[in-house]
Amino acid sequence: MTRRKIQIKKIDNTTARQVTFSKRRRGLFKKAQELSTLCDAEIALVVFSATGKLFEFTSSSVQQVIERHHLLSSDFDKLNHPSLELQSFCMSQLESSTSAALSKEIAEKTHELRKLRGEELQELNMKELQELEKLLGSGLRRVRDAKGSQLMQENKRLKQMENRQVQTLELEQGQSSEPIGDFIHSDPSQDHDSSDISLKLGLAFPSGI
Amino acid sequence: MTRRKIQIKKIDNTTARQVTFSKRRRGLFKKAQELSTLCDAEIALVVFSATGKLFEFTSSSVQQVIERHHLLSSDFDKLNHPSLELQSFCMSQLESSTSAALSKEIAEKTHELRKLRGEELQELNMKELQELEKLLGSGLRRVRDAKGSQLMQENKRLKQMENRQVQTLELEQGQSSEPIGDFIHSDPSQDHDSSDISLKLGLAFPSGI
DNA sequence: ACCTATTCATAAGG
DNA sequence: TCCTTATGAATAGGT
Repeated sequence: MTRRKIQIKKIDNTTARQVTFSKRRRGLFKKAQELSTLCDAEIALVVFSATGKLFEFTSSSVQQVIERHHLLSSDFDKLNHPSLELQSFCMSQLESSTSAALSKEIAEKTHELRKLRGEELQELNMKELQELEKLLGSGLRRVRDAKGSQLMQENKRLKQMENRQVQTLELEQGQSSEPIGDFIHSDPSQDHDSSDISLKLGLAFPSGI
Repeated sequence: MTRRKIQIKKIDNTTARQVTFSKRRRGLFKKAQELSTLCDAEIALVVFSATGKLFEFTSSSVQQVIERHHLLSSDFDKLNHPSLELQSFCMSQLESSTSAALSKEIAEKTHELRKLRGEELQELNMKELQELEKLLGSGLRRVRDAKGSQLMQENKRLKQMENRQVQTLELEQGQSSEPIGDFIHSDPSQDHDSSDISLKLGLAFPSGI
């Protein structure tokens, strides 16, 4: 047996090529299926063999869109439209419906963003305002936590540097010093100092109530 | 390390799912490329991530595959086959070409929303976190202002009603009363009291520092 | 179609 | 994202 690595180039032997096509096609479709399931991805895969045979895979969500469209286009089948016209109709229908769906999603997300930025509040009732306030509050908390984490890291790094400097001084001067305490509350770097207490308090007290 | 077999079902952990998506997507595209080269197959592969990001691979030019498929699908029509294949192919073509720009916009807006919700903060530096904090803070202030306005209106309405009741009483009983003071700071409705001071203070002091 | 040595892909962890 | 490494999966070549 000679089972070894192969070069990725067209397989000359027809039989071997067909065998490899069968094996690898199955492998590819299995991988596509796994990816769509594991990661909740939408996948469409179309394969034509060298002999012109068609194989395809579409994840369920894509399949749903296709089936919906199939219902729409069935009327045109009944009317015996030439296939090319049907195809262009399919294309334009799909194009417009797909674009419409995507546009709708964009509009929704844009609206959501505007609400989060406080730009379309007049249309919300008190309950919705409460929800929005909660969402913004928790987002703000996460951002501040993230800032805290970054400051901690920076602090840790500076502390290590300071320790190294102290050690160097000790070596140079033959002196010893007390251990350096945790100086997390000092801020040796001035390039991100707008997270001071006054800003936080400023944000903490709303002007309206 | 535990490197073992996994179940093929949706990965719950978001980070793990994204990592797996990246790895397996690359693997899938590599396999598709290899199959097309080794076996002279024509392949179209379109993948949408859960966050709406688009990835695609086509072995030959998209147009070549389309033309080939048009030829085949006319055979399908002659045989009265439902052309699901055509539709799926239309779909993937459309999603990959026509709607790419829209999808990109959706991906961007989705990302922005995730940031505002505090779900993708690890990729931001301190300056960006500051910006985000400012944005969220001003959004929160606007929401609270809006709540205040609504309370004000409600208060005004209740005050008028109270005045009418007093007038009615005066008519009925022939008595007069002192003018009612502005009671904006009382809260006649108890169904929206979550913006009290303790919550504001809780939000004001980040846990990370 | 099956077999199995070998290569490849990838899960978990840094 | 990239790297590492142990493991499971895919598959080339042969029957």
